[in-house]
Amino acid sequence: MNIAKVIVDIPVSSINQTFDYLIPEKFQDILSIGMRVIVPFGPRKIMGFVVDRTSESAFDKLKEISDVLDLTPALTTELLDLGRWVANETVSFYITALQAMLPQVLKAKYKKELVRMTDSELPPYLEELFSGRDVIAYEEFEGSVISYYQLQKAVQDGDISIDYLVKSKITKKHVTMIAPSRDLHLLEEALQDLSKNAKKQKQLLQYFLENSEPIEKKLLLERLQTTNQTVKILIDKALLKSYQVEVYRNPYDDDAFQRTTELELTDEQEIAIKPIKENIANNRHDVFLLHGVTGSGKTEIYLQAIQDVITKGEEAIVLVPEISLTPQMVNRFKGRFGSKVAVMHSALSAGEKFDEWRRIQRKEVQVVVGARSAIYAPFENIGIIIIDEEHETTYKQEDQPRYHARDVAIYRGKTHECPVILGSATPTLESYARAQKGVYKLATLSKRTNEKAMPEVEIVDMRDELHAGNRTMFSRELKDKIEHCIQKGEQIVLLLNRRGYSTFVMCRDCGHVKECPHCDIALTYHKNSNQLKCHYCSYEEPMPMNCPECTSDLIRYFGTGTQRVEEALTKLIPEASVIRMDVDTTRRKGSHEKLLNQFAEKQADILLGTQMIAKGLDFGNVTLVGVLTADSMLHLPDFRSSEKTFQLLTQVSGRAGRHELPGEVIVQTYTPDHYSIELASKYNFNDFYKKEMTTRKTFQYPPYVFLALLTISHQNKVKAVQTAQKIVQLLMKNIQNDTVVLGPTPSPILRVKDRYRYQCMIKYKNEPQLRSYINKILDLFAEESRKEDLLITVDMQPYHFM
DNA sequence: AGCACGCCGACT
DNA sequence: GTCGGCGTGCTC
Repeated sequence: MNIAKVIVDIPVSSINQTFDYLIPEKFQDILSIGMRVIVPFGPRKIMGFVVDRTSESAFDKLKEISDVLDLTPALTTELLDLGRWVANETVSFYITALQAMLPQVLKAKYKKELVRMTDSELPPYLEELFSGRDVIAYEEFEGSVISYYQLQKAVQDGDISIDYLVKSKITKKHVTMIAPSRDLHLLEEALQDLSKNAKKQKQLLQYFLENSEPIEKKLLLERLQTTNQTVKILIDKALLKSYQVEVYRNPYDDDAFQRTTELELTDEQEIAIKPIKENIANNRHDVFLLHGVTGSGKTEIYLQAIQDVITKGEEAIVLVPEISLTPQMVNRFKGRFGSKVAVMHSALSAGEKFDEWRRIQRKEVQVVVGARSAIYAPFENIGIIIIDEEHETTYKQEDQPRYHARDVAIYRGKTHECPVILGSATPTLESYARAQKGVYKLATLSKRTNEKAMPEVEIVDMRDELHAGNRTMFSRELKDKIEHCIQKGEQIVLLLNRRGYSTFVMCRDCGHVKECPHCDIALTYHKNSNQLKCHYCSYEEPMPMNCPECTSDLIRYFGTGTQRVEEALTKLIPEASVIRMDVDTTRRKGSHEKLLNQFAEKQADILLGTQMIAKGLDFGNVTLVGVLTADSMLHLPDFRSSEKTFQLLTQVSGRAGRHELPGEVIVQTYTPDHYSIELASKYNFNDFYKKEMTTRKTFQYPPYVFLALLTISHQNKVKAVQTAQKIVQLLMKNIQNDTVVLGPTPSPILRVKDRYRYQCMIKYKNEPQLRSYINKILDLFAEESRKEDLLITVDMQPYHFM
């Protein structure tokens, strides 16, 4: 078994295979499957994953593995298999699927260096470049006047060599510890000998005589109100010693969470949890769809099921949409399970993520609560997987590998023979349909645990407002209610469903709209920087003073961004204090929590924000929720737009009147008769489901069919269309007769980053060979893709069609 | 991906 | 003769 099969860190179709390497004698005993290694690849060195060990290879001249990067495998064999499945399922490269499972810091960084190999005189230009050093960064050469040809010659002569390095990004955090370095009686002697002036030294020695345990230096200095200087004197006297220990960056202070105990379950909850507990007890795998209205106590079910799993000595994965949005969620898990919980989400620094990952890998925790990628937590005895807010689209990764965490969860649930729980107040039609068919087990929680009714929802027809001469974006109704609320000292949440709208810039004279020069999309105005930005590429330009077309100075920004709404709101109701939450005000780390805390401490009357405020917030003093434009995403080119509208309205309505005070919801819309708005206002999921299912059936959309989306992009529009056409024809030849291939159609935003995009949609019911057809097509166009910069991307079960 | 190799054409 | 610019093929 002296040969390793390695998957190499290059995401290209021609390299999407294993490469064989000899295992040098010194690594024979330590190298195991799942470890990261450095291997020579052509002239360079790159990182790879060992996926197998064998004793034979079809190749005769094998190179040796240069180095091993891990002491314990970064990936378990289960995760290696899972990666293969994900890669196949999503039509991605194996290496891409594997990389997605690991924290960023485990990815390799590559560096080139020039090394001087001779002591004899080099040509003067090279002497100048090295200027006395033996090794320099390759970039220094690139920035110099020396030609590549000149370098090449020096390399050929053996005077200089180019070194290819693989650098690890891992950084471990260390703290300095201070401890007594001698017997305590020696410290006591020293204490006697100290001069009277040495008060601080005395204090320090006394401290260690009372507490002989090592202590973190920072803490010691703080506690004794002294400085590094004093400590250093005692270290120099060899009475104390200092040393470094590695610590985990724990982003959460486990002691700060108030411990909770199990709550008594309602009858409904008891009925729901029973089959889940049976699953756990019998090592069975079922998928449960937990359909429970907001406040019906889904989380308590999760917690008690997890408790069973922990008691059994197994582990739990809990996915939540984007955890930084719900600190309350972290509180609940940390409150129940304390330091047994690791938290994984995007707001953590790379180092913090790595440390949390290692705590999981070393089995120092039994529960992980995290966003999408936490589904790859390196546990080995998973006893339950929970996906909260199952309908959230953030569970679908939007770059490769384009996996859906729900699918991965179910696959892992099968391998670990454990239950998977999908929880939501507004399940996706896909999941609910499966529950109806009995593929998933349905559990319904129809009552709130506090027996409170859901808040009353009132729909306001904005057309009537317009006819009555109200041209603001606040109906008279909403204005009155807001004022009333403020008078009573209660709080308000206002949701601006901004998607589809943004603050674009238009000339009032000639109607010219500023667009991105690289994309077919209007630029967005950002007030704080006074810049115009493109949301698709990173293009930016200052806000012009005059129209570039007609030079008129009547160029203004339009649209209903949160900034505009805030301005209008404070003009309309001057006494209102507003906290605005959107991408601009929450970009900085921790600013999200800060704003929410301010609102919780009643520093403002109104919380105004986009989608991000619809989820999981729980403020007792909020009695009014206003949705400013309920229909803004109803008209997007997306077959899920009704479903998304229904989900959003239901979620946001649940933010009002969560505790003692009763709540109210006002929904402003131009299409009050639309079923998703009407049925959301009545919390009628079942009718919405039925209605929406008929639409999906008529137009043949999921869950009646599966979808695959191929996007073809090229700088040349004609080239993109023609290739798309060819691909459609090729697909048509291979598919079964109830499969439909649509297109090519221009992507909703035709041009992005100077590339034209055409797409082709496949709707299929049963097409077991589809992935292999697609792969064949990709192979067929592989040459062209490389030579002519043609790009074909595949998205199985897409969520975004842009 | 990214590197070497080879062919070509420009410039000295 | 010297040098840079692509197109092409290959990586265990």
